[in-house]
Amino acid sequence: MQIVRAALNVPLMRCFDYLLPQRVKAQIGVRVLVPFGTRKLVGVVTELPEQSDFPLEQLKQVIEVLDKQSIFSEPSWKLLNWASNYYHASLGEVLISALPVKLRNGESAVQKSKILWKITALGEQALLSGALKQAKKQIAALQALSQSSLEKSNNEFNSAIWSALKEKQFVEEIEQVVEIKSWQHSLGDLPVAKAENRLTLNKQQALAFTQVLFQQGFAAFLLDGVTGSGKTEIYLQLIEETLKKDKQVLVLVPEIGLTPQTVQRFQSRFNAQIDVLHSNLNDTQRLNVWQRAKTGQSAVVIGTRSALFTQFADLGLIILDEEHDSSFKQQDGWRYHARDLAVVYAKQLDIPVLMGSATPSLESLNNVNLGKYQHILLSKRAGNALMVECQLIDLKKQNVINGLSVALLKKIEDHLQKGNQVLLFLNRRGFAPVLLCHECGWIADCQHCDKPLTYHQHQRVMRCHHCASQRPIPRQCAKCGSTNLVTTGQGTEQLEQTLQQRFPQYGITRIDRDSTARKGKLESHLNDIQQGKSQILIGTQMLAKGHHFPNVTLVALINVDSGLFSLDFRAEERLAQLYVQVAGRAGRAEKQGEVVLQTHYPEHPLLQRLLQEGYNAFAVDALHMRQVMGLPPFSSQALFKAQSRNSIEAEQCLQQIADYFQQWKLAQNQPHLQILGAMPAPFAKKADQFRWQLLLQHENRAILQQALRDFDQQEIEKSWQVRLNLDVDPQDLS
DNA sequence: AGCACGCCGACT
DNA sequence: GTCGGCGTGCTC
Repeated sequence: MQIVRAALNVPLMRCFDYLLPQRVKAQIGVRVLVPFGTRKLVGVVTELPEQSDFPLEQLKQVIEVLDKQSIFSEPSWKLLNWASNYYHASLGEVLISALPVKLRNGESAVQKSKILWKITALGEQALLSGALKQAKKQIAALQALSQSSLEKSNNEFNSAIWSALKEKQFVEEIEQVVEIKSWQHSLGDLPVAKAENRLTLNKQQALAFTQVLFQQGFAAFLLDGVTGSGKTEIYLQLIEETLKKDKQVLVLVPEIGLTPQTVQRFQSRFNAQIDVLHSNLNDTQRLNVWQRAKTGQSAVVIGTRSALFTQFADLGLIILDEEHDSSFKQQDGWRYHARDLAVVYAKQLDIPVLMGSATPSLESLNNVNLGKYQHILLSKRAGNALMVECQLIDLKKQNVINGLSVALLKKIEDHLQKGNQVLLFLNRRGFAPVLLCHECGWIADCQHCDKPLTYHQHQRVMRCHHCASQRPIPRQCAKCGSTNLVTTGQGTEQLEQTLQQRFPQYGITRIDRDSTARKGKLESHLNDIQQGKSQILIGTQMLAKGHHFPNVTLVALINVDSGLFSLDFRAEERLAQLYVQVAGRAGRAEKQGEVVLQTHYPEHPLLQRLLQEGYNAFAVDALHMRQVMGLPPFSSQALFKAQSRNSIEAEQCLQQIADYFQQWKLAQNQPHLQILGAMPAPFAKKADQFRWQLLLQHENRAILQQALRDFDQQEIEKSWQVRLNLDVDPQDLS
């Protein structure tokens, strides 16, 4: 009897053994359907062991073997195994979550046929005779079909339209056998790229291009180039060269970066087949992209972090744009960093990986210093944009009206009078972050999170920004009954109101999660700005990335102090990145741009360095600070988090883990292992759950990993009523 | 993580 | 009497 060891999507750090029925074969990497307790689960075969640790007579039988061969490529299989080990996530969770949803649920991984909608003769008649005059969408769908048949799972028309048309027998479903044609075959005689769209590279770009082009085998490149230095053109030309070598390309972008404009730019450049893993694809479409990449039908796949787990027939290059972006770190489930995994993957594949950013992460700059990444610097702007002027406004020495200094108001007025637009950043939505009693100091806070509720004036509600709860605005203090309730601090709503009163003659557009909640609102707001309907733009971080506003000449960061004095040691780095990003928004055309930062601490050395000498000089200082403090990237961290409705349970659970590591530290003679906690998380209570955490830190990544691996053997937590998880290389400590 | 089992309170 | 609340323990 053959035994198979299967990894299952359960949060248990072990695999489960099953018997294979007679005359049934299975290989490593195939999916199997197995009984598990009372349910049936899809698992992945990880081993074909000679014998089991479990009593043979108690082994259950595999219900079905779902694949003939491994559905993972060799390099991808190695990557996922490595990742499970490094992030201390169950192998089953890692392997299964790497698959498209349909494959997780046991559907066939082989592309056999697809269902198409086809117009019937009756449908053609209806189109001609105008029988459908009031049903505009149905006519549009029929018209589309009269050109060519459409896939059943398409996004253009919804299923209600199709079923209506099918009802009238104007359309029918036909099954089409899919023939697997490589992207090279589909291309025919066309060149991979359209030469007419190619831009000429300047000297720096050309140097960068050739450096990557002539790389044989693995290398990690950090393409460090200011906004507008033409990184994308380098990507495009390198993709072209890779395709010419008959290799596929993977492009990873941050969540916010997958805009129609970006996709458009890639698609209009190449004749070769490009697949985009959009967030709005359905499960069938995702599976299709997965199959197309695996079978070599697509030449390029563009997607966000999870696109890293797409299977490729023959991958030749990985590009990761905006490598500093925090959306590359998965924040729930198994918490991987797509950038770090991309490098491991490229090493496994022995291919180059190119990471681009105008504001590289300190981690990556450190890897450059260590010689792990090759640094490619693009210092010249490709266009003719002018340099921006930067200025700090000291809030201590100013008259401040609702968060806006007189000096800033004056500047806003100047720029508006010249017919330009101004852009104001404030990372806090709502009207005011706190509502308090003027008599006794009582604060209206969330019952579930113990944090102040944000006052939303427009929607007339108090809302918690950490959980979903909201409450009516209190009229009276809950403690002393006084009606003298006042707000403190400013949010974007208040900023909008203040500016409206001050500059009634100008249009204002506010862009934050509240004003763009409804679908299409963001686009219509952006449109208003482009067309010059509003001159004053107010936004949270949402507005910082990706959007181009050529008429904006003044950009102001309303309050940068939270970035300077945060418990989170990465806050300064994020502030610097935000600053560079927004500075790139000012004066992109021929107009001189100006950037203003309001702060109570204009003398802050990192701020000074950033403004006077730029991001890279800031990064040198910031890295030095991290080194002195022994913080990442000069140490490795792992964060245990415990959540429970019972605060004491959560604390005791983590304390027990802390004790384990204390003993480990002594036993292994590792005095440099730092054990910080158990301590309450920065959000000690969130959505009725008490949160505690325990931070481990060691200057040597391998030793920290060893400690964690030894801990895995323990399985301490089973006696506790807590949700425990581990975040290796946490991006934020909250 | 699910899911069943099991032991208590409040309903037709 | 039983329906259902969620504490406990197991899954090859």
